[in-house]
Amino acid sequence: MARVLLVEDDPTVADVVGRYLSHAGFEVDRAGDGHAALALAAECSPDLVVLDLMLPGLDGRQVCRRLRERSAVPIVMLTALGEEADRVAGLETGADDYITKPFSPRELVLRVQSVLRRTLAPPPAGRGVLRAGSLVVDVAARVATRDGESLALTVREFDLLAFLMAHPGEAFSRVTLLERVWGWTYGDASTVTVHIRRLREKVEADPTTPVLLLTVWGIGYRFEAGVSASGVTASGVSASGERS
Amino acid sequence: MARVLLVEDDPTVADVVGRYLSHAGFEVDRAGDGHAALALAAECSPDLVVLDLMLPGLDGRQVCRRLRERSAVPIVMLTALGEEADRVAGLETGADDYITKPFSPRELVLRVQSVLRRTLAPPPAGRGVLRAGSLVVDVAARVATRDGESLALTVREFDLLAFLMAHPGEAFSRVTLLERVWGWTYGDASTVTVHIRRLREKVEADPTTPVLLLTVWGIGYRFEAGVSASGVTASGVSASGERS
DNA sequence: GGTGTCCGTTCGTGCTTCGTAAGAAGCAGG
DNA sequence: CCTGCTTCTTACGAAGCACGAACGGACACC
Repeated sequence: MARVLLVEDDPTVADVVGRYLSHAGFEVDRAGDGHAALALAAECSPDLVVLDLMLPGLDGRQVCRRLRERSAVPIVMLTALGEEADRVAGLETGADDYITKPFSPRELVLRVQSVLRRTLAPPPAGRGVLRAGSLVVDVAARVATRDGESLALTVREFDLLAFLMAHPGEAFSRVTLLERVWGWTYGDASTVTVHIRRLREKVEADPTTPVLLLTVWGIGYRFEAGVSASGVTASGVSASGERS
Repeated sequence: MARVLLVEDDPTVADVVGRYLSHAGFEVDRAGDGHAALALAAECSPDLVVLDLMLPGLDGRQVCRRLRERSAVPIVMLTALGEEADRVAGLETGADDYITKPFSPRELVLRVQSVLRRTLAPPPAGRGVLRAGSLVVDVAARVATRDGESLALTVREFDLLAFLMAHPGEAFSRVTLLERVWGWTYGDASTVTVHIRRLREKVEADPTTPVLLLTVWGIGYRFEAGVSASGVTASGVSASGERS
């Protein structure tokens, strides 16, 4: 599983936290001061760093900055006080989250997992808002609306739609979709066909003559890139402003 | 690099975020309220706007709408709470992404970069698009158009055309085409002949006197690399040898 | 335990596409 | 002009493909 570098000078705290993290399934490396932390980070390239702000020698903030100079590894900072000033300072130097002492080890583990989920999971694809005409898909919130009304899409339907909209105009074979949306490398491709059908039923104005989810004969499916992909094209907006 | 307009009334937040964005290589303009934002946007035409939803004077939502009326500039919205109402409102007014407070500045930078990547480099860019005169073939989308109108090509026809257009001017024997397009090492070469004919029917202006898919006698076929960019019509084509 | 939703599969239907065959037309050389 | 070869054209049967409808299992919620 993931590898965590724990930077903490107090042996007692380090011990407790280290045990908790190990128990949660992380591989834990430990460093007692800033220099050791930088050296270890360079050596084992951890997936996340838990960093005490108060350190002997190199200050935690400096360590944070130095780490940032050469990698984007997520950092969770341990601060002594819960003051806004400290928090801003911590975030400014590049921390992804912080937790104030005294803290429960359990909470720290939760934060670590949360940060990892945030930084590891999202990158591949899908964040932000996808649009096509009056169809709006919020990938993060998992909400799809058309003309302001929310659509009741199931999990698979949503993923399929989001994926296709994230690659507008590109044609994908059923097998490819099965692989990229379902995460399968085997399985029956007709599954995709059926889901496309169900999706059209909900998304298309006239499901029998689709204009968004198009069939590419002999290949698979493609999301309409055509008009008004991103941004608002002339036709729809006007209304309110109307000064002429 | 890209120019970002940051609209935020809280000076502390604006300061931190602004510094992060600068550090990430963006040129940052700042506005403290809605009116200033609109004025600045008109003046420096930013590549992206980071917009706080909660603003003194002109509300962020109104700013968003006003921006949208005159440009398609990407907008990342900062919302106070993860409230459903706020989100939906933001989405409906045309934001491209949103992020809820409290947020880590790093995450904001990532979002900004992600949105820019999405909106600045839209699909038909680096993707394989083949052109010859008014004939455009988008390999990824598997769409072929002539004079803007899409051509209904079948799988084989498309593959054949794409292959020939990818090697303009080069002549291929039927057997070679059978091998490279069909993936066959055996089989009847007349298959190719028929498909060329069908393709001409759809692609050539006058199928009886082809100008794109040319026959090379005794060899096979070749795609015309030639000129004829704009309206250079046939009239005098007369090929090379004008000897009677 | 019952109910409803979601999901993956299967089957039948109608249409599209493909490859081949066979005759007509075109080109080159003697 | 004739001959042999190549290319064009047309037509047709078979296979492939997309679609729609319906079924049974899995799961979560009540």
